Amino acid sequence: MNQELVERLLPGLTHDVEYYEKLYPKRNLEETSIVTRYAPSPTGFVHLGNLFMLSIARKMARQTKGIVFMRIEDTDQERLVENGISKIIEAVKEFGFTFDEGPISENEEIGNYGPYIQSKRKEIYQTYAKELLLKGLAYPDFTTKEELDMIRSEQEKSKRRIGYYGKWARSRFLSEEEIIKNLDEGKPYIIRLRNNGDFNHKIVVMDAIRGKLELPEDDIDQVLIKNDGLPTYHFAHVIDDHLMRTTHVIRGDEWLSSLPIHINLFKILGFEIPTYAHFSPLNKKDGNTIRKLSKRKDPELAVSYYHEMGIPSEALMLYLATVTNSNFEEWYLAHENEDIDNFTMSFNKVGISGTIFDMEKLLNISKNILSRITAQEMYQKTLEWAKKYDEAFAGILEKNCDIAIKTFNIERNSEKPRKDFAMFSEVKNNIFYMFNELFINKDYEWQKISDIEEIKKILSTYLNKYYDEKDSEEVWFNKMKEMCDELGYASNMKEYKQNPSQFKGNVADVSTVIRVALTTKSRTPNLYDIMQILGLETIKGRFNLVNE
RNA sequence: GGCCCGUUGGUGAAGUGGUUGAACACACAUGCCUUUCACGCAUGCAUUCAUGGGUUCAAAUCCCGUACGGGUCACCA
Repeated sequence: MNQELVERLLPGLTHDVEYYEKLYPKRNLEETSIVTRYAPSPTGFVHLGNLFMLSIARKMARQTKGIVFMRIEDTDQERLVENGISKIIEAVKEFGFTFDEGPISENEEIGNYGPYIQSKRKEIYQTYAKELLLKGLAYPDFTTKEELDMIRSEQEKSKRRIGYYGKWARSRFLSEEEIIKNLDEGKPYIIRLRNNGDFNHKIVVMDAIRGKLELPEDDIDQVLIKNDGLPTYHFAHVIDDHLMRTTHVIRGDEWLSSLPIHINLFKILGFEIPTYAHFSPLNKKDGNTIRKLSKRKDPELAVSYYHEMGIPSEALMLYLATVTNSNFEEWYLAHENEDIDNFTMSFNKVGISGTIFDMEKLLNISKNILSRITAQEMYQKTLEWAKKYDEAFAGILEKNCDIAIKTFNIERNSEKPRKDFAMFSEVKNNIFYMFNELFINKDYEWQKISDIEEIKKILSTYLNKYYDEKDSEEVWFNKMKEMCDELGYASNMKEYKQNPSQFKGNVADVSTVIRVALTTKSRTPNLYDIMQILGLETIKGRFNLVNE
């Protein structure tokens, strides 16, 4: 196509292809270094899949002394969300992710291969499109949406493969005169690839995760530049990842079927093809069916969900790592104190069948993590969470800092720490009884001894005759047994088991009465510790409440 | 419908033709320990790798068909 007409189609371009090739030279890195990217749309929404992809991207880059950058894919003007970029940066930072290159705020960026926002790269894409037009490898298309629909329905009727290709690609055959005429009439147009591919011809691609892939060659005249002058994803991906010198494209497997398009474009443009790594999506079991996690149906898809629930980000990262690399979990169990960065991840250990998201397992990982931190840290983190999501509780925690830390410390520093908490959002319900402000629930979980008169008798006997705040745990324990003997309960479990009918119950039943009276719950951490923290006055008060 | 990808217990999975009697972890069940719970310990939990055929002395592992699940066929990414 002649120069003049091309410039009419894509006006105002000041540089040529050579210019950009020189502007973005090959990166000066080791041969084996991986350059990869995180390429979200600026919707502000970060979902688990994104995080999943990002965690492996960063891991692979770090492991090979490479680069991981962020590129904003905003070629769809309809998807823009206000402050979408900062929202993404913030969300991702919560998990400790920062980038070597890319946007660092709504208007600033770092790195020498930018701009990293696609809408700001319009000229670059158009310059390459111009090159293709000049070579006759692209052409303008004036077909309207209605006409495209007609082509499609014709194809459906005659059971042909659907798409704009071969003889169906009518605008391919437009003469220069016809193009000029359309332009004069002011008809809107797009730029399409003049594709000489053959659908019946197979191409072979080595995917880093899936291995050998055999796919039909692309023969569709793909849209390169849309009516608004911006490129399609396909064109932008190829140009960007070439100019940004990406070595590895890590993405979800929903892209697998458009891989031939991308391979084709790389070849036509004469670019080196990067290594692709296609991940399976995170699924969910919904009744009997398995489906991809969905934004609308599954709140756990949004990473903000984990913040709200107070699931520590380390837990999520660990969970994702176990799901990502099949041999990670084993490694982690053997190297609990080591930095995760010491684990060597590899693409070929990544599973290819879709993973079912397992909340149960995530919570277990979380429990382990939270059981190993100090009471002080537990307090800080709970407070931090509460300040954001439960201000009233935050106030109580701050006011009762001492009680809270002591409570978190019960059976924590032992070799076998308690695993009571999986998320910060359940702390309040688990230990509310430690705070008088929260002790309004009188829904007592009485167990074997449920007769209220008997309960009252036990409580008053205990308080008047046996309980002394100053007792050591051992003495305290012995006194409990003494009381059992007095009231007709077995103080010795073995004796009780041999002859249960001789007693009204056993020491466990009696201590449960005290436990429930103090906490309303039958399951709590060590009772002695709880009583020490509550103090005599509170204990008296709680016993009185039972009497009312 | 075309094209592509996948299928090992309730879940994540190990496994790349022969020490696999199918690891390990989570979940579940039972027992022990224990004044509750939690922790811990012990034991159990796929006679079989979606299914049918084939290759082989030998197959979860290789080949073909079938079923089921997923993805994709836009001027969305």
